[in-house]
Amino acid sequence: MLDDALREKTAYFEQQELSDKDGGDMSLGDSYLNIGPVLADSEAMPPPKLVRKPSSFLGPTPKELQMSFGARGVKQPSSFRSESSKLERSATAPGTTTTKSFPATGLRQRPTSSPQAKVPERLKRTTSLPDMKVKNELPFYKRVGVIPRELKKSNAKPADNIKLEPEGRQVLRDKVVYFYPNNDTSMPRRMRIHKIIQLGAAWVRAWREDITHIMVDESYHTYSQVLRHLNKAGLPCREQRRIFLVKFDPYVPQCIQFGTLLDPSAGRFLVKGAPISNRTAVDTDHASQSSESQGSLQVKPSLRQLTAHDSQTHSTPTENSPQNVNSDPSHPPGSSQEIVKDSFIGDEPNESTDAYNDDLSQAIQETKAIAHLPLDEEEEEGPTSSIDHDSDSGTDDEIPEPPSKRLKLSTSTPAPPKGKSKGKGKAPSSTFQCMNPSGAASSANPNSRTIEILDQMCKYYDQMQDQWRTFAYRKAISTLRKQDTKITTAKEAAVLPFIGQRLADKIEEIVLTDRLRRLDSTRDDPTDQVLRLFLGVYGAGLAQASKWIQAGYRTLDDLTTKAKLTSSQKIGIEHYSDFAQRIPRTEVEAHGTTIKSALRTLDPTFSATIMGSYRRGAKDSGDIDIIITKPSASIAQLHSLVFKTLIPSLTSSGFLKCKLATSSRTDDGTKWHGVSCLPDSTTWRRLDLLLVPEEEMGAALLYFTGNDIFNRSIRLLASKKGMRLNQRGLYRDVVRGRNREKLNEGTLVEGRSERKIFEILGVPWREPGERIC
DNA sequence: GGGCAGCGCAC
DNA sequence: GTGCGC
DNA sequence: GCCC
Repeated sequence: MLDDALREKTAYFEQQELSDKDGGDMSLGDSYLNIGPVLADSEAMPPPKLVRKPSSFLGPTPKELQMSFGARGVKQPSSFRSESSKLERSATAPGTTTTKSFPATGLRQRPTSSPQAKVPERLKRTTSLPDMKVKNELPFYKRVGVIPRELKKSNAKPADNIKLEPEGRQVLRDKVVYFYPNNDTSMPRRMRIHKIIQLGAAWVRAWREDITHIMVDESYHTYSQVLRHLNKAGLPCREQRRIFLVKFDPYVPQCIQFGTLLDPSAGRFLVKGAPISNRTAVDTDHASQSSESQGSLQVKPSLRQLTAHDSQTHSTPTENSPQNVNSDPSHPPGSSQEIVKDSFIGDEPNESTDAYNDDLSQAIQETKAIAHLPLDEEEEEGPTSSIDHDSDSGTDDEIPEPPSKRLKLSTSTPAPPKGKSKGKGKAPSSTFQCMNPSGAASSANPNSRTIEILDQMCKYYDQMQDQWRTFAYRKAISTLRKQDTKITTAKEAAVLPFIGQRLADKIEEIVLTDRLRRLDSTRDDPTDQVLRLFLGVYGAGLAQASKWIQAGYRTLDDLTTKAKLTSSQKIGIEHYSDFAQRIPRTEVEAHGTTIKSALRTLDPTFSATIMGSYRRGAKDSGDIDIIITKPSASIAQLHSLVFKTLIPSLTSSGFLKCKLATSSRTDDGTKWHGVSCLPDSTTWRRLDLLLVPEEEMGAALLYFTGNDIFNRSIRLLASKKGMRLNQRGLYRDVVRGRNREKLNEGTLVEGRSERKIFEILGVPWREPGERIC
């Protein structure tokens, strides 16, 4: 930020005895999917074939829609559902009534882009019933093989009641599998053994001639190791029978994924050092000789994914920006402003800080308990936030903060976030080792793969605007990040906080198969894709998107030409791709500078502060939030200047493009939501201006700094203490009715100082960069 | 089965 | 009052 | 999704 602004603000804070820091927004929904491919797909989407009953769609409320989301899956006790879940899934999206017609009519089709995909696949599979045979005769794995121990403890008894997959999904039916190493002492391997049994195979302990597959469970095992172990010179390969040596992963996971027995001789399944098969290594299911008819479906491994697109943030060079009135455009994320304020804060006697340390820790516990905040002083692993690109809902990638700085030293945490951005790679840890002084010990999180996949689920639900599930996943992921051992079983997972049975099952599935079918299934679902496409339109939510689908619209063009749109939605569609892109930090800054410059010429005593993820040090943001304030100014004054002068001025200059929602009332209108665009750019950005009177600055800073998880938890804490916290202040003596509706406003306790709000709530101070939960 | 924060604007 | 975004 |  600019020196001037800085000075101004510093003075302001000092004058007002504010000890706050700037904050950021909590952009909840600023990360939408990458729409590139979606758009493409949508173009290719076939005309609506949904059989719909017009009368039936009475317009479920979002709540109902979400409930329907919830309904799916609840009834899926098995951790291994696939096709069926798919059906349910697609059913959820738009009006529930239409859903049934989907599978029944068989009208659902893939986009023409993948003609080879056979439609009937899932339909077919859904018809397969859980195998009843088991009851009548000894299951194959007991007849032929050895029964592994149960998954519970290390010395559990034999698992004589393994629930097999429905026959139709037993892709390893009648196979005889030998593992290398071939015991069930290690839990992961025991799970794999269970898995192949569920898939219809048997596990044998000793070598025998009818073995069909040898599976190694680690990719570092080599062909020669296995031969040595078997004491053989080569794998037997008679005319009719051949023993296949494969890596369990990815062989079995992929067989599951494609619902068929894949060719084990395909290169990707081969064990290191194994001779390349002379047969063509096609990855189809030709190898399947099994009696069942699964061979029919050969699904093409079309792993197209929505996420592929990758918004390449085309950043607009800062230099180009008009302003520059300000001096240091290049200040580090930490922002000098913060530093200054920190020093101000630092003046507080340490004792006071220490004094409330006990209370703080108390509060931490409490807050944690209530809100699952990773308030852990010790090792909240920083920001880990970036499991992979694209942050989750709204929380933009934050630049982490060394864990070393604990809240306790509320004194002054040096300017935090280093401008260093974490690579978008998958292994988040690598980037942040610096944060773990412990060095070597701090290797990658053992659960990183699990987290990665759960995070994808989380993003999916975010796109679906299923806020509660998104919330739950984020909490669970947070928990998982704290584990220093790998969670491999559902049982293990279920005891952890915020991980229930259903997530635990998913975790086990991930560990076992390295994927979540639930995720795979949804990716290719055309209805899901359209739904997500529409949900990406600014101003459209679940209800609207579902109505559009219900009306038969499938592309953005459909909406433009046929649908009745609100003004926001029109803009949202026109600039769909703009709004879907992340805004590079430098550009956020440029927008902020433009505002500040204009403001300064109008009245130098006004100040503008960029909030949101920017304030938390994020390398890019979903939108731009700016708080405008002025010492001793009333809302009316703020409103007058901003709405009558600033906005018209910036609009005529071409910087502001349009408004989406603005306060109407002249007296206490406090917000302007619209769109801005730098002069040399064509990418429109979401810009929010917030007018805040000084007496509410603390609460506003807190609120708009986020992140959202942090906000929710601290609000929850407030309400638990009989108080109420919103962006205007902290109130006490709030009386609520039986339905929690508040019966009175309560009494204002504090609004001016962010820090005091923390204190009153008994929450240890956290710098903006530390409010990443 | 309800809560998971609570608010203001557009329609 | 509902839908939506913050 | 989880928790109470």
